[in-house]
Amino acid sequence: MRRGYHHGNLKEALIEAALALIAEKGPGGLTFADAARAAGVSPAAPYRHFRDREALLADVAQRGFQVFAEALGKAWDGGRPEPRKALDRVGKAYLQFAREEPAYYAAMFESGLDIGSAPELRAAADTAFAAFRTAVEAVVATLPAASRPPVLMMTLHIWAQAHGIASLFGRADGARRPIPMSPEDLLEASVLIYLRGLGAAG
Amino acid sequence: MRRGYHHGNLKEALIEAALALIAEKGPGGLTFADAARAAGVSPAAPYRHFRDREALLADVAQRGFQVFAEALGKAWDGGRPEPRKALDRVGKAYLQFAREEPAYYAAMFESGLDIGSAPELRAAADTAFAAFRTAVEAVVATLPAASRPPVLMMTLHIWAQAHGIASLFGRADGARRPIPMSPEDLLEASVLIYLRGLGAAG
DNA sequence: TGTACATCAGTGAACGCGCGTTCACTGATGTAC
DNA sequence: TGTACATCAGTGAACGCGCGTTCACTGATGTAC
Repeated sequence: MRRGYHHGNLKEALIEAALALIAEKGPGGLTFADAARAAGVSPAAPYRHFRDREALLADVAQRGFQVFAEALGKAWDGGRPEPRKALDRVGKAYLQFAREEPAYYAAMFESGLDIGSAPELRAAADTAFAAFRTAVEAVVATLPAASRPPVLMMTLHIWAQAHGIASLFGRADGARRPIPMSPEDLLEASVLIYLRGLGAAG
Repeated sequence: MRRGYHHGNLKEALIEAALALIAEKGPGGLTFADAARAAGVSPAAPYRHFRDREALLADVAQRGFQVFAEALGKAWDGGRPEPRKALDRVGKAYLQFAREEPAYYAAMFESGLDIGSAPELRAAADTAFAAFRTAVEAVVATLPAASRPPVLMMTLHIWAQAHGIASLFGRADGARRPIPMSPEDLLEASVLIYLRGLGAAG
């Protein structure tokens, strides 16, 4: 990787290092010095790429939202074969992301980062939200016209449900509350009941 | 407060100080030295009462669960005048607690604390959960016999929904996502739809 | 009621450590001609 | 194609700081008699 005096790709390497450190010790455990050390570089080097620790964290979070949005979009797959089945996949993708990318997830949702501090960060978060909203919108269209809820409200409901389940029961660390079912099943059942409450058949 | 050489009530004072510090800087920002300073005491003094920073944090969390359980129980008020109305109050109490006691809430759910590390901590958490479960149980009993869900599942659903809404939209800090409705209304609508999905009238 | 003594709860000084940050510097890279 | 030079990206040493932790200590409190 390292090619001589210049690292060549230090910014990337620092983000990678930050991810590993967050996964290990939480967002609070991320230090500039640690990231530099993990990247095999002097403690002053990161300043060439990030203003401070928070800027590094924001970059990680932004990248997380991008990966997240992509995962949700891929799971949605244009709503095939039918919106409700695809929405289930989106829910599973949400939980999977929280479980398999705990560092991204923590940077995005649990780092205390002000989402509005950087425009690119906000844009990335908005894109992820939009992916979710697209899915919900298509599902709403399958509901009886009389009982269609506002798309925004339903999006927030399902997002909050997925986030709540992921936070409380879907993490790998000690903060997880043990329950006698999988987070995936829990979320799927919840969405099923919710949709029935909106007049969905089945 | 302070009476002479001995503080008189240092343990309490340290917990109070910890709450203020967590509210200000998050659970990660809590330091032993800071708490001692805020309590007006030498940096070595806390060691008489807590093994380390984590023990202090666990104490705060435990106390938080007690206050939380009490707030939920009070909101429930035996299910008067009818379970579903009382459940709405419980939901509101949940969100109110998260908003008005962010330090407790953070210590309980966002500090990375292993809930199973101390038996008293787990017991306190279980008591809070039981308060929630009691409410859900009574509401389930009002549902048509044919469509009664498992009480545990429904408890987890509503808890996760409340937690998700509180985490994403109900906090006072910069991490909050702005939405064009109150968290309370969002939660109430969600529970309403969910119950309708379970065959509830109305 | 008074006194001796054990125990308790806090002091304050000290230490090693790692972090954030700065600085003048230097090796590598790219570009103008 | 070669050379001079500007720019860039990293070095390494240094600093001040606050934290966690230990230690012998001491003032206050409680209790036995």
